[in-house]
Amino acid sequence: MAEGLRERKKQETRIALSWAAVRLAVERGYGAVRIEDIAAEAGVSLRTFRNYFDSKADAIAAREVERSLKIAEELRARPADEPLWVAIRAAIEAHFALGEEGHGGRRPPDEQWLKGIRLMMTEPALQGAIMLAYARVGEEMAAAIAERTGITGMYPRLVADVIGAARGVVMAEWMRADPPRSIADLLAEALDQIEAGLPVPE
Amino acid sequence: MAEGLRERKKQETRIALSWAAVRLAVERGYGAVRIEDIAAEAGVSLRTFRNYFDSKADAIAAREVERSLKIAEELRARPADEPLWVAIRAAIEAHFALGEEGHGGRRPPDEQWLKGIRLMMTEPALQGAIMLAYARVGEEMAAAIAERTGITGMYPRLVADVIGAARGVVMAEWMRADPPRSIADLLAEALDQIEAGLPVPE
DNA sequence: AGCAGAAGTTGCCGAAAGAGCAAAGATGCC
DNA sequence: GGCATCTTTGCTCTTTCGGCAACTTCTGCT
Repeated sequence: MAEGLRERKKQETRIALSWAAVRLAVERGYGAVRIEDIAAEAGVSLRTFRNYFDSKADAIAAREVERSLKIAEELRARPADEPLWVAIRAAIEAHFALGEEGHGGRRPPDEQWLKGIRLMMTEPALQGAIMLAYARVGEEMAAAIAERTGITGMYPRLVADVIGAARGVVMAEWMRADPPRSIADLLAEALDQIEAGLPVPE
Repeated sequence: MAEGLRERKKQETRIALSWAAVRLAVERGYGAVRIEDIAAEAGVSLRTFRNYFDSKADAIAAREVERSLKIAEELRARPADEPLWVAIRAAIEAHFALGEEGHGGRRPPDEQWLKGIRLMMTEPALQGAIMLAYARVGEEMAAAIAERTGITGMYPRLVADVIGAARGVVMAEWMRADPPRSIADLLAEALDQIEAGLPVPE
């Protein structure tokens, strides 16, 4: 508790704002939410919202980043003698495993909710912000990989971003797949292909 | 000439706007350019700018997309019996080969220019738009790969996005590398590693 | 040609976003 | 308790953003 109450409150406000942004956007639709509403929902002034986030999209994306940063954290927590790719798989799987539950404000696993999320995700402004956010996550991942392997140059970044690409493709497939498939499944498939060098399948 | 003059003019305006946006942003700095200035520079009204692009960032990103879409085009143009990865390498290399020259409004290969580009690229809003744009390129690439290989499912998308990741890492490295390295070099290295399944280098 | 309709451009307007500034309210430290 | 510091907030101004309707220009058809 380095900074005590002050820092704590800031984090709370930040999370409250981000969470409010997500909830309202899912419920009413992205475009129908004014940042004023979000601020009100979180119990702060409009101006304060702006002190925390540059835009509505930022606020929504922030949740996702913080969640995803856990992957890098998890990777760092893995035993140092574990082979890189084993550690990576474990870290990612751990991330998605807790997916349904936890991670801050518990989400209603509603059908309605998922529908709202999908609709929300079609918003270009939001997609952009999310990608930006993931880029930051990629940096963190690259750093973790560099630390673990002691390798410099493009390699860590390349691995991090390729994993990011896999994550993205898996999420997209998961949202689309009609006979639903488990994320773990899709993820394993994608990582297998990547580790095999993405040869053209028969 | 299916649509003739009208369509042609539209493309011209679009390019003029996009080009003006890039040039002004590089010269004056992203934040110091108003979309009004861009419209004026391209000889249309502010309102018309908005008919073409949703934002300043969009206009700038558009140039890059159109340029990058050529990769997918090039990939489609490759002989059908060429192995996928050979074709991919060729397509990407062709893209970067013409880099210095051509591609519409010729760019001054200035030192000044590069510096402006780099500064411009630090703008988050722009980065977001560019990533979004590249996502569209990824769709096109995935489609091309799917056509070529006849494969459905995640594979085409995965390959497309992994290549996209590689492109991104290479560009970043290229902009940063102090003893400058050729793009072709970096690219070959990255693709080699990917095709090898990204094993931890010795 | 000539004409009807589609498409593109533009100005105007109101709503909202985005950023600077200084006053007011908390919190941390002594 | 009391001062220094950081946050929050209200105010204001500029810019963005999107809808609407008038006006112009192109296309297709007769």
